[in-house]
Amino acid sequence: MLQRREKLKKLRAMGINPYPYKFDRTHTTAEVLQNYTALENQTVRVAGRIMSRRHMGKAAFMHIQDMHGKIQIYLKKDVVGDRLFEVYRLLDIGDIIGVEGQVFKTRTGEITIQVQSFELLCKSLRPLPIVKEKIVDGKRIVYDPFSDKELRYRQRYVDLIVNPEVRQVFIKRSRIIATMRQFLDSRGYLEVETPILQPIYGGASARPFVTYHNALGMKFYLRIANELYLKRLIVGGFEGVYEFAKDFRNEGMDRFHNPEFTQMELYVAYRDYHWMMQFTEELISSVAREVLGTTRITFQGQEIDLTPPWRRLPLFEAIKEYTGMDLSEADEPQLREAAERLHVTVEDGWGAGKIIDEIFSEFVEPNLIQPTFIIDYPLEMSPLAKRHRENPRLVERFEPIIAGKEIGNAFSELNDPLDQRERFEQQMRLRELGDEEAQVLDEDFLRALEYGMPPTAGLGIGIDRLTMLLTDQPSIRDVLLFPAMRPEKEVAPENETENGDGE
RNA sequence: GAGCCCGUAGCUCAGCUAGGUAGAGCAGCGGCCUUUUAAGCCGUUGGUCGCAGGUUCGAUUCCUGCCGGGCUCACCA
Repeated sequence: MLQRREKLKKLRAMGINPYPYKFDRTHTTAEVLQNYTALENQTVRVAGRIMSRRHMGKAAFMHIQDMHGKIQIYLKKDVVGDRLFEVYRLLDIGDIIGVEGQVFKTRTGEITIQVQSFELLCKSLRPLPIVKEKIVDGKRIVYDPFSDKELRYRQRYVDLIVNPEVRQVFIKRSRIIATMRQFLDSRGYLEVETPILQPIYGGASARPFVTYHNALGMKFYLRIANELYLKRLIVGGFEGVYEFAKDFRNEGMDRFHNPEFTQMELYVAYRDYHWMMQFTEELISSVAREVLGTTRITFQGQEIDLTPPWRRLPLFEAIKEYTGMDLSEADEPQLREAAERLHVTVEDGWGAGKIIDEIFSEFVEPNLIQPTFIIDYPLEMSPLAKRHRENPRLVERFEPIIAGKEIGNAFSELNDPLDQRERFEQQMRLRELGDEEAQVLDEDFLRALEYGMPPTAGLGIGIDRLTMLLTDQPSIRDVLLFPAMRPEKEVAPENETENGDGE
């Protein structure tokens, strides 16, 4: 770093602004590489960050990288002249330059820009990790990888510069969201925004983050879901609304959980969960087709076929299939007994729903690799879902499960205000029994339902998990640009080089 | 929250389980090299071995605590 500051001074002494204002480029690196035949011997202007350098006396090869890739440039002293070559000598890996030159192929066949002139666009003061790579039989072998996960997450900017596959993941994430949005818009659904700061949190079972509004002198909660607000909008007469929502849940973190995460929630009037299942498999498979070009994907070594239709499997049938036990008629004591036989640990406060959920997640869920809709959940697990039309102990709910993990949640929405009130009251009783995740009664939401909400189907898709699936990433942190981390103690200021004037 | 593991130069790591104040490759710096590509060759700088204690004549190395991280488990999407 010291040396780089010295170089900076020398450049300034030469009358060069190391941080100029702009550079007009004619092509990106990828455009030059793709259009080589048309561009051969033509002059192009390309900009990027110096990623490697091979110096050879009075000439040098470098690779510069922009958002779309890397291209080699070749710089000769007798072409650029003494002064620019002097400037070149003061460049480092990590600096950003703009070059102008002719496109040609080297003896070894690599498309390269013969630099006529170049301009320093940004002097980099901090050395970048140098990742070396070699292409053997079309495969990229990486040497000295920048692989420390903590550093990669904390300094994602470095990760993005140095690891092209990381860049790809986030480009795909962006395209997944863009494609979903197009899909939803093309169906005429309205994208809306609802409060993140909520006086009463609801729509899911989870513990919230709490904050405080000074002027109002009251607590606010960061939303754990946006369900109840979106349903208010259905009451208001919008017949299809959706929101890509950052939600916040005050829970532990692991491979599948980050305290803030993104959900797409969609509500469509006059539809039920059967319709929503079809919609969901269409949505996901067409996103895959659009972003990956196929509905057959590989996730962590497993082949997964997202082509519709997906299997529909009632929850209790699934449990029966994987445990051999029919629990559809079991009451709570019987469920406890079943759990014990299956060696599933259950706690005293748990109700029937929770025990079933536990058995399901342990014995069934991990086995559901191919996309499956688990349908028809017990009533007590789903306080916002409508009672099953054939079985009053169940609700019309489904979760799409892929690669052993749920990536969403949906139901025929409960629109009977009296039933909804009872369900809330049931939740409040659970809360009093110590279940911190039980849902909170929302009087205004009930008031809205009392005005009348049409039959409605609702869906939530976990965007982070979907992205993991479609980009084959094992951890949620690999699909979040800035995953939650404890703060660093301090970022080293690195000021000690600057004392007095330069030499 | 619990268990296991990790924290040594800018990056990736070795040395530590036979305790005597550190090593490699890459990067950097100097030199040679005008089609190289993990460029090469010669030379060279660089580390309070995460932090704080303890044991010891002496600790990167052993012990304890703390901080940060990873993986697994528990809870949840």
